[in-house]
Amino acid sequence: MTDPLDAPTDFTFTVSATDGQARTGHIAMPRGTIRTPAFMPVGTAATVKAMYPEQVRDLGADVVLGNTYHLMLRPGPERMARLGGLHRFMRWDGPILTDSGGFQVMSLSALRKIDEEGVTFRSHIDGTAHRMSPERSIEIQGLLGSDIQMQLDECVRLPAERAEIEKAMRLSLRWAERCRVAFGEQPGKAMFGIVQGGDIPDLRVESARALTDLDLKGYAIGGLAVGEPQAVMLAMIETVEPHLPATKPRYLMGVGTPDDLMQSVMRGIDMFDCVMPTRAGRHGLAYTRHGRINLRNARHAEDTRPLDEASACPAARDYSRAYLHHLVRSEEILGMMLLTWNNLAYYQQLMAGMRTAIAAGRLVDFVAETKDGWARAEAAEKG
RNA sequence: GGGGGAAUGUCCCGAGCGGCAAAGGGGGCGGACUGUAAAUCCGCUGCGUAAGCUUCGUAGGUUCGAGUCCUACUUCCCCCA
Repeated sequence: MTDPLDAPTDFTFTVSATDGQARTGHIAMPRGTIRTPAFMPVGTAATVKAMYPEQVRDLGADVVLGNTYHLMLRPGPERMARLGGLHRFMRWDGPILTDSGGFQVMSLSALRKIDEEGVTFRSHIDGTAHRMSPERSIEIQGLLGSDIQMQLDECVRLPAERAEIEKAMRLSLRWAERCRVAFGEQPGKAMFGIVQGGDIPDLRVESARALTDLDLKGYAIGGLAVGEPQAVMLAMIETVEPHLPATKPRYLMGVGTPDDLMQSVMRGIDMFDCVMPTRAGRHGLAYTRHGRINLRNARHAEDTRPLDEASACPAARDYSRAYLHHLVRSEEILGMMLLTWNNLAYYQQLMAGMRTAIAAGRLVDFVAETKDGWARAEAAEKG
């Protein structure tokens, strides 16, 4: 993509246009350029499930996410390093962002213990115990060859008591400092901090300010979309946004639905990752210009229309809903592949649309038009 | 010709000591999925809003009470001739 001779040697974020709180621009780094706002497909176990790497790239994804916890267990970071790193391993030469394992601190709660030093996980694969400190997390991400590394944090599922949220937020802050030291100076790469604080505004502000003082290359907002209503999530973004430096990328972790993405971009978010398009696709749900379409439903059994006749994605344009319905019902692998492909295509199309709209100063209109498209299709379906 | 076994909820398979509207599956119908342990999870699936009503091949019988026990019949399967 980028001519090696012209490739930047460092990590730079450039905002080229703003529209309200929203911004568009790009992150330039040696492995490639990430156009923002960006959606990063999730490739937990060194694969964006049911997709070829080339497909992911062709859809317009500039960066994918890999997962420290999963790759640490299998194939293992040292082996990955011997094999030449994650990029080569999975045949993805663009930037890779790795999650630190922080999310698993929450999602594997039955299998872990947390203390000041770090986290003790029990492998979901074979039950063996694994220790991960902030330093080890950064070390593993380095062995994987990650371009954007995340600090180890503690993510709390909501609703939760203030005391628990506060404790996790403070611990995450201390871990952020340790991760920063462990990461050191790595031109061309970045380590992001993660704002915590649950649904409590003053804790969010405290977290954002303290992280800003660490002068990191990017800032994530974590611990959202973990059980709270969308309105609460959006309120937290609005709370945090003014306290994050405008010159650094802002990454909303683990979000979200197409509407979440639009609402969050309008509030100043530059990067997202989410399992939604891939997982929902594997489970028979398509995200389209015409809204959500559950291909398992009987009403598609003889519907010869494609998901979206105007899409550039073959999965959306060339296959009938009747066929997709059949594949999903038959649990055929191709059904998962096509729906994942469609969903990722739609997500990337949505991001591209927002980038263009921001540059043109008409993001609000774009969002309204998009939602109108969903509503019209829904009305037609009922009428 | 002789002997043995089986028929279950109106899609299928299938459990079912005399108290059963009847376990489980599959299938079907719908829902969920947000830094991916999970190609996973959750509802509903005789009629009725309900009291209740009608179900276990058919017809009788025993019993307070029968899907369960007895008799006959029908159909299917297996073994021996």
